[in-house]
Amino acid sequence: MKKVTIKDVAKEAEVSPSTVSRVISDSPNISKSTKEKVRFIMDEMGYYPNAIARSLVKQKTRSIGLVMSRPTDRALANPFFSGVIQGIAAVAQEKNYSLLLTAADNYEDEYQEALKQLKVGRVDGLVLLASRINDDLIKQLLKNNFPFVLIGRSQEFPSIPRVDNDNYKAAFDLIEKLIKSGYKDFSVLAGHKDYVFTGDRLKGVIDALKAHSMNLDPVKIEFTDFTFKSAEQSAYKILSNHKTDALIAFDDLLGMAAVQTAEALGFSVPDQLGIVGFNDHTLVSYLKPSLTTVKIPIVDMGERAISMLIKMLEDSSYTGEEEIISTEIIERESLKFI
Amino acid sequence: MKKVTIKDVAKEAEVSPSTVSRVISDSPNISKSTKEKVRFIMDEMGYYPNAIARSLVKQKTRSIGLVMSRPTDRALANPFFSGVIQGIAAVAQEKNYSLLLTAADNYEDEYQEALKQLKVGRVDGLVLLASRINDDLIKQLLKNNFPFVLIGRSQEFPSIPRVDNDNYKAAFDLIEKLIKSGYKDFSVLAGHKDYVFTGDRLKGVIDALKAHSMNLDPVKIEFTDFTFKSAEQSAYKILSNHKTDALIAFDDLLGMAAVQTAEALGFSVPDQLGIVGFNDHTLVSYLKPSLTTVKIPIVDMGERAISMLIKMLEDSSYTGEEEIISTEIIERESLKFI
DNA sequence: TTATTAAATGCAAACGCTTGCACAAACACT
DNA sequence: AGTGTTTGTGCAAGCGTTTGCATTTAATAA
Repeated sequence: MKKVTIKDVAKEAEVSPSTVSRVISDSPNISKSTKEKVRFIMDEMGYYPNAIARSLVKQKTRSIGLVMSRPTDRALANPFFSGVIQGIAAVAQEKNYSLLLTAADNYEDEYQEALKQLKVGRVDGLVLLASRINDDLIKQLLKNNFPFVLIGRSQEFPSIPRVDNDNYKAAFDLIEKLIKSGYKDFSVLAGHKDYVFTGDRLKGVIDALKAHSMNLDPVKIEFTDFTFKSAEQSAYKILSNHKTDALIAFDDLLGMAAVQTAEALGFSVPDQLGIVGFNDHTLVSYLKPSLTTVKIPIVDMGERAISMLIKMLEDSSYTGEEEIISTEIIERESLKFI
Repeated sequence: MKKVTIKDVAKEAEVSPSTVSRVISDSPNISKSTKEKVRFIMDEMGYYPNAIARSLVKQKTRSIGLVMSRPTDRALANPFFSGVIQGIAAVAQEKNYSLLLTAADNYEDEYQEALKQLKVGRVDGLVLLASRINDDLIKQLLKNNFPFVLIGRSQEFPSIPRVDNDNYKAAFDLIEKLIKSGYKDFSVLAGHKDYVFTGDRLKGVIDALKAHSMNLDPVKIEFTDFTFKSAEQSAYKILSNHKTDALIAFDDLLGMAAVQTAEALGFSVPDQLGIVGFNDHTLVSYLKPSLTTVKIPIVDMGERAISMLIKMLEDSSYTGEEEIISTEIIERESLKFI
């Protein structure tokens, strides 16, 4: 089964390759009759234009690299990433772009890998699911003038093309609402310190408390990674040592761990202890008690990020912008507002 | 910032492009001194060989397409897919292959999309996460002699390159063990009918019962899709209408829904009703009660599938094989064996 | 009819690389 | 010194497209 090229089609249709090419792109200055003839032959021969060759001359690949700033295995285990990818994949498909997944064992390699995909011309641009502080990759990208959009926020480079939710405000508003509802003793089960959003949310919490002349006893903050085990331990530390009536977990998974730990310790949720998560992962919302949470439109963020990138790629006068997506508090069973 | 090509490097190093090319591939018949000189220049100029051009002449892209036989959004929502991708991504990275994600809204498009990636030469081969019955894509692939490996089983094409676990045996063994433990009234919360593994597991269950002169009342089987809602409804149907002491769910998510439904109906798990799932999704193992399950090494399956594919691509005498991976029953709290 | 313009097609270069083959230089052997 | 091998490089074709420009053919105008 020899591969059929544009030349084969041309020969068969008794036209030149250029003509076939123009038929493919539906050029207006090819006669209707020729188009029909060529199209017929293409079908008959089972011809598909070679994407690589086309990419070479067009200097565009129509594919986009996806970088997750953490080991892929762990990344994918988190529903957050699945959600983002969902959104990205949907739009990519619709706009006829391919998605190139980049994986690596550690941060450093990951960066290098991603950058390389761009340098070797395999992708036209990058979507960064970066959440870590101190992003060297961004620096590189900027320096090389490579198109990318970040999902999240970079500390060093505040205004770059990105889409994010306002974590500070989300946390701030949440606390205000909690205070209004009469909660007094707050504790937080935070994510990993290295993530930018952890810091942002924490600041939101603290500022909101300050605004009401309260403050968050630092020992009531526990940082943890996203494994269930360590989340349980952290929850245990908080709950067994401190009086608290509202526990804010910076991810639903952490919230879920907190609920279980709390119940194991004999707290009744939400009566004695309210627990609220972040993200609104589908699965977690079905637990008993179902989790009150700050919903972040993850899929939507993915969609917007890639849409922005594609726009940047296709319209050179557009250089991207900052899109902040709003969040929403969803009240379920694990914490009740008045 | 003009892109630097092999010619630029050649000129700068005062050698021919061929020489530079050979330096890149570390050809043995380039002198050490020349290599050093050229490498130095390459570094200095920030040269990266263009992957597209290379692909064009080599007729290889070193990238692999990933096809999930269901809408990407729903696919990604399921931990099973994340797991497989984890495995695939890890190996791909290690072996220096890129991963191309293919998405589409519906099955038909998905197939077309995937096939197209191959036909246009964007990928060298395909990994199919196909679980549905009656796979037209496979037929096409076979006909066109395209390299692929299937994760799962195809009814129409039993012996093709694939990796799978023996769902029939896993279910059969599970039931035997349950019978030995004294369970008598079985019910099953099955996945969607269209999936091959649903049928396989069901057959395993039924055959095992037959082997012990028992049979499964057909009304005690409920098919459901993988949304939590429909799983709950199905579990409700079973539990509120039939006497049962062991409920087998064909996925941990379904098992989790069953546990909740059972408890809501006043059954105590596992004392009055044992519930066992399939897959061993990490998250679900942490629930209370933790889920007894048939562990399927999902990540491992992904790894093997892509390894097989790469081997097929790189060694033309190797045409793939069938790898069956064994499963393991993991006893936790939701169902106790004697 | 001939000149003029518009419409349809072909030519050939280019995209950035690899590789078979030819060839020059350096070395080894009678 | 002459012949035969190595060893290291360069030449040029080719991978399958696209596209600016030239060219042919058809259509219109004079």
